[in-house]
Amino acid sequence: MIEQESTRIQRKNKIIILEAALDVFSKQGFSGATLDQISEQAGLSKPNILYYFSSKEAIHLCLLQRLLKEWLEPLQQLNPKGEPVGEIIGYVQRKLEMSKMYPRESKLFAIEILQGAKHLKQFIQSDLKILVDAKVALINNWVDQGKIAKINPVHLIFSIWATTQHYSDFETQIKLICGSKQTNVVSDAEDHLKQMFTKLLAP
Amino acid sequence: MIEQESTRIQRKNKIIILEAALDVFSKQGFSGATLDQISEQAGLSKPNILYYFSSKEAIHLCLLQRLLKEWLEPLQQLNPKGEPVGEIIGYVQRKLEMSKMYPRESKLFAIEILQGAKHLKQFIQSDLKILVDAKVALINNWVDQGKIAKINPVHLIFSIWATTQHYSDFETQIKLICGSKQTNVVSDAEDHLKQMFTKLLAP
DNA sequence: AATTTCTTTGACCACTCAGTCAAATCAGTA
DNA sequence: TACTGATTTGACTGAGTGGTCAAAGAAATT
Repeated sequence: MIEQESTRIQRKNKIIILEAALDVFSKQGFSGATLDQISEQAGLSKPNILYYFSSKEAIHLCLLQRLLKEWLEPLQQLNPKGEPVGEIIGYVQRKLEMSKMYPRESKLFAIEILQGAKHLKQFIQSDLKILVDAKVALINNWVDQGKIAKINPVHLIFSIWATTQHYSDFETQIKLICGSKQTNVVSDAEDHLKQMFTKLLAP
Repeated sequence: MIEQESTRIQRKNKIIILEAALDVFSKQGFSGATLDQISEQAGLSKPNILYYFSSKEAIHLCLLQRLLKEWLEPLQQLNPKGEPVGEIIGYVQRKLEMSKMYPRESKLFAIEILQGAKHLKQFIQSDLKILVDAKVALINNWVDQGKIAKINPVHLIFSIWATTQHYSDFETQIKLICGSKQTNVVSDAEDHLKQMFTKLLAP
């Protein structure tokens, strides 16, 4: 038999546990979540969960770890050879798409940063910072070449993060304020952000 | 002696406790915070804290309660008789100012919304929603009169909330990414946001 | 079918933490 | 100074929670 990291059952159950934990952690935060809640959500007994993960914190770390790759991707796709305004608008759309598709992941990340980024500090000041620095240089090039308006690239990126993630992180507030009258909050958001960043970047 | 709600000592200690609790809650969240941490931070014994507040939750609720008034104010000041673009830029500046001055309050609010707004649901769908609806109508008037560009007022407000609060809520991330090179993050942020919203609103 | 390895669980433990309480201490007043 | 009410605290309780463990049960392997 070929040696394999884990069995079929292990793979299946680890996924089930992580899925359940994501649900619970993104709603309750790390301290607010309990293993009992996760085990109920997962449909597995508590000791069984601790058979697959060594501790509550290990589950949390595993979730954050998985998040990191996906977190960098949309910005990485910013293409130096593309048309500048279109590239940045594309980035906005990808980020907004992620907010729609992965609101729980976004919340998990937000809670972690809000509470001091204990586990993500390392990632932010290495991987993320390097990526941001590179893209800031790229955007500055575009500015120097007069292809986009003179803007502050870092703060442009912050604004994109803020406005797009807002739709997942503050979902509760948005739903309460938009109420039932507006059904197409998401497409309106997309139009609004596209308009805002297009105007900002127009040379 | 004229009857008074509370004695000098009571007033003093309630303030001390709320101050300490704000510190702890904004860093750890509600579940992450302990009465022991709060009592240490306040320099008062745990039973003494429970002499002034009936429970941990009571402290938390009291903090949120205090927050609400201040939270509405910047938007309330949006003046129908003022110059439209200037009024909205003024609002952006007031919100940014609040992020600088009261980052702990902003974080407290953010954590509460992120985790489902259990205690703020009522406030959001009554007071806040009413205020937003009124200001949306005002901004729509400005649009109809051609005084500002055709934009979606609700999403404009969301963008203002998102971008300004980002500087307090995601402070940790911003500091790690900006590193030590840039000292004037705040004034750069102000310039950037002013530029962004001015361009967006120009008729 | 027998054996070995992987998986699951009930019962349990140690510890943390919100909240209680009776007794001590302090501040103000007569 | 003695009295009264407000304030403070050490010692405690009980519920909840992360984590352990030995033994039972299921899968895979021979």
